[in-house]
Amino acid sequence: MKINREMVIQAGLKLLNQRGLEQLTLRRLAVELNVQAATIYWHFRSKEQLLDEMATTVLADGSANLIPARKSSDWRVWASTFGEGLRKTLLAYRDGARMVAGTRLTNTEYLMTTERIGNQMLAADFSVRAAVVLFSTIYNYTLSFVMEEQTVFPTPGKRSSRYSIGARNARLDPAAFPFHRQTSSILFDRYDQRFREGLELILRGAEPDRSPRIQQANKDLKFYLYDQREISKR
Amino acid sequence: MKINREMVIQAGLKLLNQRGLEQLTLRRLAVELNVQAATIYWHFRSKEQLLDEMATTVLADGSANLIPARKSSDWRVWASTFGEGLRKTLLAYRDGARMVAGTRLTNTEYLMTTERIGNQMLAADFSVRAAVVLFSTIYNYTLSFVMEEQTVFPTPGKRSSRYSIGARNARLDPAAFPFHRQTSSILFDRYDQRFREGLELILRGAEPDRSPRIQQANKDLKFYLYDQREISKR
DNA sequence: TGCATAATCTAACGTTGTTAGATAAATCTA
DNA sequence: TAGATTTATCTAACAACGTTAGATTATGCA
Repeated sequence: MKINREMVIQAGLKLLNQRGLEQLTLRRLAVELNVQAATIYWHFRSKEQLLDEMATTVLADGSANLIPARKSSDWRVWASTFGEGLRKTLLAYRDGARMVAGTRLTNTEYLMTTERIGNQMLAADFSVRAAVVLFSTIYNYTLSFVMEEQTVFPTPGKRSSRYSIGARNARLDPAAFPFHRQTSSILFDRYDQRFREGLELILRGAEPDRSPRIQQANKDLKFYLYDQREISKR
Repeated sequence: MKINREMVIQAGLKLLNQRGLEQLTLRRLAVELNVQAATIYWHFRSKEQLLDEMATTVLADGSANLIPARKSSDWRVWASTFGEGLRKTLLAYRDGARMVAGTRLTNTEYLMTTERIGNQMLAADFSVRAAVVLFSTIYNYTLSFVMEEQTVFPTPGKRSSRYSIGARNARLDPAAFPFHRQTSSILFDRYDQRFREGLELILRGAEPDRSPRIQQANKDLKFYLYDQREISKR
């Protein structure tokens, strides 16, 4: 039976879900495809290229998640949907975040989606720079958040035995770590909620609020940081 | 000549800086130490454990960066210093962010620092949850940001030939990607500036601002997202 | 049918993390 | 100090990995 690039990619994604990124080897993949490992090299230049294509597929397939389902001109809706949708997309595959973080896109489908988002932001009176900063911040936050989430929950709903909340608390001396003792259930459980709260933080920061109170606080902070930088040069 | 754990870790970090994470092999490390590769296994259970210890060392050594150099009770200063300091710490070693992202801490030195920060936030009237959300958001943002930064600049100041701004723009069809054409220099250059701007976004979002305008916007957004979720269940 | 090209297979190479077991060096004990 | 024990290193090998060269089979077109 003949195979093609698409079949290899799909089998790769299936294997990824079953075994995880570390166990995704060309020999195992070859077995899945009833083929010798060397055959894969007729279709892909290298394993790296295959992973690039797999990641590109994941993002392309998940692109619809990144755009509001209903018509909206509110940039908050677009930004929020992007973050939640990106997380959903990365969670669709085991080690999805780790895979995407280590690869390069091979086509422009994902770019077309972010192009749409960018233009939407311009229409909402954002500068190019402000839009890029906002969305790259959401992107980085989400990518790292899901990487963390997926080491604790390799598959959605199934917690890794290496990350028990009770075990963490047992290791933490209550006298030395009164604060951290209270953080375990926030950090290692209910990821949906914490993700949303972090995302809301970023969204709120992008509000074009110009209340004098905040302006003053930011000005103070800049002076402080400038001084710090001067100090560290010495 | 006898070696010990500390020597292995230091040689590992040196080799990491010279060759990068991918080229950090036990055999190369053994050469550096004038020893056979198998000898390392007398000091460490596995390569994974060695990497854990290396990452722990990096974070412990960089802990001082995470705390304001001058006395301050302003939570903005603490949060901002944490972000900038974490980035500086990760940038201190080639692939520093990637290494830290894939490992587990082996001692509590880093935790002691974040414990201090946490208590400082409580003193500034943050709830435990609000503090955790704010700092984990900064942490995730920074980790992913620096991972990205370090693939473009494997060593500070030396851009990888694979990420030229001109080449990216040349690949982007101006008709299809008018927006993205303007983003390359923002995304792939002047990382200091963009990092600071993203961080400021997060900080601003943590301001206890309660202006009616923003409250209303957030309320609207929550209704919208709730509806979206209901839609996607169908 | 014959031929070119597309696809796969066989067999191997070098490198990796890791292990078992033999040896050497350092430390402790009588 | 001599002998015994523990600590540290070495030799040699294993299985698994990504990858390559070259022989072999399948496919599609004249």
